Amino acid sequence: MNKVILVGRIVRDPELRSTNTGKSVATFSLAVDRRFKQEGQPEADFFNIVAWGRQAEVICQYLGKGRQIALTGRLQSRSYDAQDGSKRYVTEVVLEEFDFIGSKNDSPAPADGLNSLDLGDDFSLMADDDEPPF
Amino acid sequence: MNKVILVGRIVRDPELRSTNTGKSVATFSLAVDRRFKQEGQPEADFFNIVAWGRQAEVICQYLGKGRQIALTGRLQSRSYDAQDGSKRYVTEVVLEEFDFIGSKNDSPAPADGLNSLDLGDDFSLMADDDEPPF
Amino acid sequence: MNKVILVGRIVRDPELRSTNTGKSVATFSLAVDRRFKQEGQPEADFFNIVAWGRQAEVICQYLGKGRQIALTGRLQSRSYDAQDGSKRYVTEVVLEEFDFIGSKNDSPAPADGLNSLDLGDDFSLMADDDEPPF
Amino acid sequence: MNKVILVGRIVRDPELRSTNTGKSVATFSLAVDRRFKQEGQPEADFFNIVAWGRQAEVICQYLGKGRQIALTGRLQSRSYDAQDGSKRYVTEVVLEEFDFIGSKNDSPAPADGLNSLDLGDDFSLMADDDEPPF
DNA sequence: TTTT
DNA sequence: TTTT
Repeated sequence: MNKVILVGRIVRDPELRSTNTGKSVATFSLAVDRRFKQEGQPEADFFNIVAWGRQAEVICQYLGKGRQIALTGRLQSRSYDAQDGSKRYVTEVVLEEFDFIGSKNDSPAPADGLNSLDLGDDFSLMADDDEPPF
Repeated sequence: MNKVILVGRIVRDPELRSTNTGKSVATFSLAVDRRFKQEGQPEADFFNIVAWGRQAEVICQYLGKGRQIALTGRLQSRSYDAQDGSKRYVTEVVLEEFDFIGSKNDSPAPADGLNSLDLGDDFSLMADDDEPPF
Repeated sequence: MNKVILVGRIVRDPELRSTNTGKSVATFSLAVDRRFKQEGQPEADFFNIVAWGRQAEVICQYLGKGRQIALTGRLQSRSYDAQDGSKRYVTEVVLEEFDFIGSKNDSPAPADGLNSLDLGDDFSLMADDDEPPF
Repeated sequence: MNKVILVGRIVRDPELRSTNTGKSVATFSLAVDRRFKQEGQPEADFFNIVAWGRQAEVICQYLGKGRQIALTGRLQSRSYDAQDGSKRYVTEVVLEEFDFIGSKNDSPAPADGLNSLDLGDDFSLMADDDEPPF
């Protein structure tokens, strides 16, 4: 069991790339307000979100900077080799579902009243995330 | 909204430390099996879990290596300065609740049939996690 | 492990009552949009939410009809005796935490920029919900 | 956003039926231990779980009474007409994913080391749940 | 820098 | 290496 649920705002426009086997990957950063603001502590947490396949493409089409969304996903740990040769560890969220939140018109809305997108998980694509998306 | 739910096994005995203001912090690593094992991909994800206050102490008392638990928490991003002067970013799970899972006798069981522990969140302690727990 | 996460709109102003031992209980109904609208199917699910203690009071003060919120809680099953003598079963959500969602000004906002309320769970109050809140 | 996460035990062997359009539906009841046992209160909550399509079939094949599982799903409200002509409301969990929990050998294990099953959501089937599964 |  |  591995489930993450977040409500937050997209920090910058998502970026679309593709792996060397031709799969789409979208990455973006999500700012999630902390429930208890504390002196000298950040007001939000920032998480890296990764989406794959057709969902990646839809995200880049519909989700822009500042957009508020609710999402579910799974937490993923990954390591990569830093430029200095050391191993680096990263924890990110692999997107499963997302919903638009807030006033529908405070952001470019998707076509036809769509307010929820889930393009299926297409797990076959996931073997080849051979490069660190962040 | 920021919620994480994980079911996994504790990788090594949790470590108990305390901040310079005297608060207890426990840290441990949790191995969470992936739902879809894939060739050439790790079988599990590994996450760093942080617990505070009295909950930290209870965890170190009752939870050991190999123990299977279900937990809820919140995802937290944190930065710290690496030895080489660069900024490093870490994403970890701050523990909220946990339950013992699996056969009650496959591990040192807590006293009196306890199978769920939630010592309250004691959010006042959280301001001073000035050192990276990992 | 028992966790529910919902984002939806409050259907009617919450109602405040108190148990015969003097504990506050707030109940309200939450409309949650379905992700996949289907011909001839309802567009939303409607759930009964119960809040206890001080949280109940805060909710009745700050949350009104139409307000969009994100909440976490636990699912609870309960039985009661119907007027015809038969046993009736009810499944409801016991509120744990909630956040205000959407434009802060589309609804009477709480004092001082508050955007998240969690008054503690006060589990001691829970023994005496001897009457069906719904 | 509508997500439920439960860890519990299956109360009776799941039942397989099919709708009048030929879709498979499995229903079962899940007992979820309460975190805080209280005098005079039930020790567990009992929830009705519904699974559709191929997932329904797999469940009836692999999951029996007493099996401990972790699941995610969505909460659903539904109404039906009781025999006495009155409208009855039901809240149940529509299964999305599940994992086997606990010792792998305390129950008939699925073939080939499978420890997680997710047959896809097959949302097209969902329009015709025209009869109350419970 | 890994548990079963 | 941040959104409102």
